[in-house]
Amino acid sequence: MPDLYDPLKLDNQICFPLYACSKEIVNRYRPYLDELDLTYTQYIVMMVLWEKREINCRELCRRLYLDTGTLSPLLKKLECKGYITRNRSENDERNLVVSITEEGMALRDKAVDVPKNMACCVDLTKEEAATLYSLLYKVLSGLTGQK
Amino acid sequence: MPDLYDPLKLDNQICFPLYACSKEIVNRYRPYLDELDLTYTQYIVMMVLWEKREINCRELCRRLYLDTGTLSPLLKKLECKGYITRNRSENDERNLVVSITEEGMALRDKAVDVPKNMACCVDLTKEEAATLYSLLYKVLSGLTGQK
DNA sequence: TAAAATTAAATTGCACGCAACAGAATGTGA
DNA sequence: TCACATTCTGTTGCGTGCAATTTAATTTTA
Repeated sequence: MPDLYDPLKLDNQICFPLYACSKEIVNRYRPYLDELDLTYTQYIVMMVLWEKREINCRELCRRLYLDTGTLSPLLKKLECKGYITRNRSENDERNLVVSITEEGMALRDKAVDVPKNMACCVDLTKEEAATLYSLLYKVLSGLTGQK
Repeated sequence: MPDLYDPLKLDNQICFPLYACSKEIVNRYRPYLDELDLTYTQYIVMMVLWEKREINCRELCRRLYLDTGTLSPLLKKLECKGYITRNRSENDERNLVVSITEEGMALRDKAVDVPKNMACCVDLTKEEAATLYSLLYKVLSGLTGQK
């Protein structure tokens, strides 16, 4: 018998498995990323840079759905590790241009096995994974669009 | 043309939309939860207690996929707010029994609209939501099962 | 063109989230 | 029963994650 409070049950809210799943997946990355001396957030920054070589801070925030309060100190750490450089744009000194270094590009070859290792942790069929993927992006676009 | 590094693209890793989606959803909760003077994590703890009235710390950790390092200080805050009590089990003094107070139960009536308000943010059909839900739980059970 | 508004990044403060460790209570086996 | 292992909670340290504020550069406008 359903009652007034049913919607408040943990298992009736989509947020809960989403939140839990996200954390658990990140935990599964940890051992692989430890070998690269990267945290998960540092890893997704590096993934952007492996593709684009260069990006400014504002675009990076948008791409990763992160705040400058998160990225500012993190980018400094990646610079300390020698994987990126941070420079002000010549056109507009407000902009911070983040570029990948040779050392950062070299890391890509060590990282290339990470997705394969992770895929083993997630036991979905190709079709299920594709469905999950498209549903997540649908939610995401709905959330960020109507802001 | 696919290349060796394709799996390393942000858009080819399920973790990324999962992580982003989770954060964005929590952000959407914030204004509603602010009215209840709860954070998101405090809210999911209260949801468990609204259902069960009483639970010990270890089980709460398991239920919410959280660590004692997270829950320990958080439970103290909820106790300060008067929503829960913390007591040692009489049978086994190692166990911490968390119980909801009258004030905590009263909060449930104020919280009952939160899920409705949140549902508006996620523009999925009932079927899509059900699919997303079952896929997330499938991943989750796979992740925590083979630990 | 000088003042006001806007934009971008950095900083601060607070709340997780987890690994690693500490410490107390309980269970176990010789 | 006494040493030893196990279980459970709590603490510390580090890394996010975001709101709010600050600072600097640029653009707009009066």
